[in-house]
Amino acid sequence: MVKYWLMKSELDVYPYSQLVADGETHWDGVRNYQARNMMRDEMKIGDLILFYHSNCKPPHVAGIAKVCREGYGDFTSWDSSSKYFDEKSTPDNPRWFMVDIEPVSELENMVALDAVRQEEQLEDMLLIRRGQRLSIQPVQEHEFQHICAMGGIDFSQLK
DNA sequence: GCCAACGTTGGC
DNA sequence: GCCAACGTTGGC
Repeated sequence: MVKYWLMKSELDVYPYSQLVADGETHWDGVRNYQARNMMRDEMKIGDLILFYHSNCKPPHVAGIAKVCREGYGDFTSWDSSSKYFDEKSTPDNPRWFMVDIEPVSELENMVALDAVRQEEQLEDMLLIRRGQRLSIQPVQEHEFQHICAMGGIDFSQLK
């Protein structure tokens, strides 16, 4: 059963275009337990992702990605030269996890945060909930479909 | 640059 | 186990 997610990335740190250029990437550096648990336990190969650009004007969903490798230890956490280093994390007993993702399709039109707010069907999205800062969020199927439609993407072509 | 909302840390 | 202090996120 395919699940749906939203992942935030700062536009000037790792934009969707970079994911396209790279072909795939490992989602390292997440140091939040809720987000970790989703990557470790719930995100499965083939799950679809709304790739969201934060810290830009306007903040927006830029494209669709999918999980291409399931949760495994975030190797930056035991790399003492990494800014994500955590001495309590080891290869044998990783505290932090990541998944790999690959691009699926850029949105025809970006879907701005403000546009999401104006859609009655999207009013329950965590993204627009006050104070919600999680960098990885579960998304309902109908929400995912709705954003695809707004973005000019044919949802039925994605699978 | 500001600041609200959270999460984490650490003293007690 | 409480909670104050602090750090981070991220929209504005």
